[in-house]
Amino acid sequence: MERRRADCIADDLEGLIFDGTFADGERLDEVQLANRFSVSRTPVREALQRLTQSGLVVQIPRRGVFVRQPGPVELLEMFEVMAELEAVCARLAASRISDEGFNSLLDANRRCKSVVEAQDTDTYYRENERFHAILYRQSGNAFLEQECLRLQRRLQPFRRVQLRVRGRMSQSMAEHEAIVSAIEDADGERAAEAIRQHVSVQGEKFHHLIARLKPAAE
Amino acid sequence: MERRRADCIADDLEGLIFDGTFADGERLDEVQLANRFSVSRTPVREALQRLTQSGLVVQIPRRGVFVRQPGPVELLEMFEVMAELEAVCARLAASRISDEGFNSLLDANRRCKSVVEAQDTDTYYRENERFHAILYRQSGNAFLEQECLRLQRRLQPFRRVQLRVRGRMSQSMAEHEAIVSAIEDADGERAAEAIRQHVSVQGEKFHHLIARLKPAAE
DNA sequence: TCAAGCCTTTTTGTATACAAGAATGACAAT
DNA sequence: ATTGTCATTCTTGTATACAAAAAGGCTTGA
Repeated sequence: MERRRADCIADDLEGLIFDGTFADGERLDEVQLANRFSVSRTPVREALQRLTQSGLVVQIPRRGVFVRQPGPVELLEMFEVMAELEAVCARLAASRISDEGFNSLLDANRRCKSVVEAQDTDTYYRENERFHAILYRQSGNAFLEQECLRLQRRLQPFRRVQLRVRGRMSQSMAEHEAIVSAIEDADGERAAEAIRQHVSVQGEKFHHLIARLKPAAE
Repeated sequence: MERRRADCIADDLEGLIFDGTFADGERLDEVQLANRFSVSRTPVREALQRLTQSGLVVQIPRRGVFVRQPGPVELLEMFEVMAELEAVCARLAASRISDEGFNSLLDANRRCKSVVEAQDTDTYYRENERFHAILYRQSGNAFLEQECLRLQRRLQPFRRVQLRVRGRMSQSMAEHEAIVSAIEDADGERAAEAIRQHVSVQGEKFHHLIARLKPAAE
């Protein structure tokens, strides 16, 4: 499956918004972007439409598109939905998971463990993502899996930041163990509650998230 | 907020796909559509991109866009996700709903009831939709509300068909009562289970849905 | 008869040109 | 000084033109 320019531009723009090159509320000028990427306005407009659909920018007809970073409230809401979606995955997976599926889950968890010891947050993030992706898959619902991946992708930059908190990685691992154990026992409710705790932003995590958010808000 | 041509075309195309004017797997020709709507290819392409994002069509680079009607499996998966999302709404609403919110829920339910007696499926569908929308709102999570509305919209044509089944409207009303009662008692788990039963496609509902689907599949 | 390669046609993707609405700034009136 | 209006400029939305890739059909060779 080949990629068109518009696709690449959409990805690049996504990155530029995530890393703060374009601040919240900023207008994305079509001709400027066209020059920056050395293309005409057409593929730029297509890329902007994509970002509109994924919620990174908001489009006001005949005004332009503006970067829309989620505020603290919206972010908490998104994390709450992510937690609940993953809880559903865990509950379904607890009864639907196959033996191979459970083995791959164990494997992914082992890889996380080995990374924790190396204190490598970036690699841990990737392996953690894999662990969760397997859970989505094992829900046995491909549509649910897609929705989870979509939201996971959207929350990616914020989750990354959270891992930087001291001791978070080992805590995260402990939570993984609880999830795996519940699924091994085919205890859907316990698995759901475990992953809900793992993903949701409460207590200390709440403060850390808001604190990290502040710089972007100013 | 004004609308551009591309927006109208997207809406029209959505309708044309829902009502079966464009069959599953059919290629949507850009120039044909441009002629049909008396516009150039540009707004047509924008509209098609929108439909791609909402999942009604699939776009294969340098090949074109093709209508993609969900098959039985995907449909069941979508209904399962809808049921779980609404269950989350109900559970959250049970503890977060305000007095005014609960009153509006009661009001929406009363309106449904009066329509059932008139045996008007179309109006019932609209009022039922309102009832559910209030529940989404009362989850206290605006992001969750949006996600629910999005999926509700996507499943709309299939839900409509289900209501046509004899006796379904009164059964639906009984389920509403159970939901309202659980929320009144602030019993989140009971409310979640009640709405899960209400939305999910099982037993008789499963057969009816598949049966209605057949004609479109051939 | 079938397959491979080439050429034509069709269709998508991108660039450019044009139209229409919105923002900006100057000027006049109160 | 402030506000309202008009004109200019800029930006978005749409149309058209062009490029490149894919589809379809033809010929040619076995």
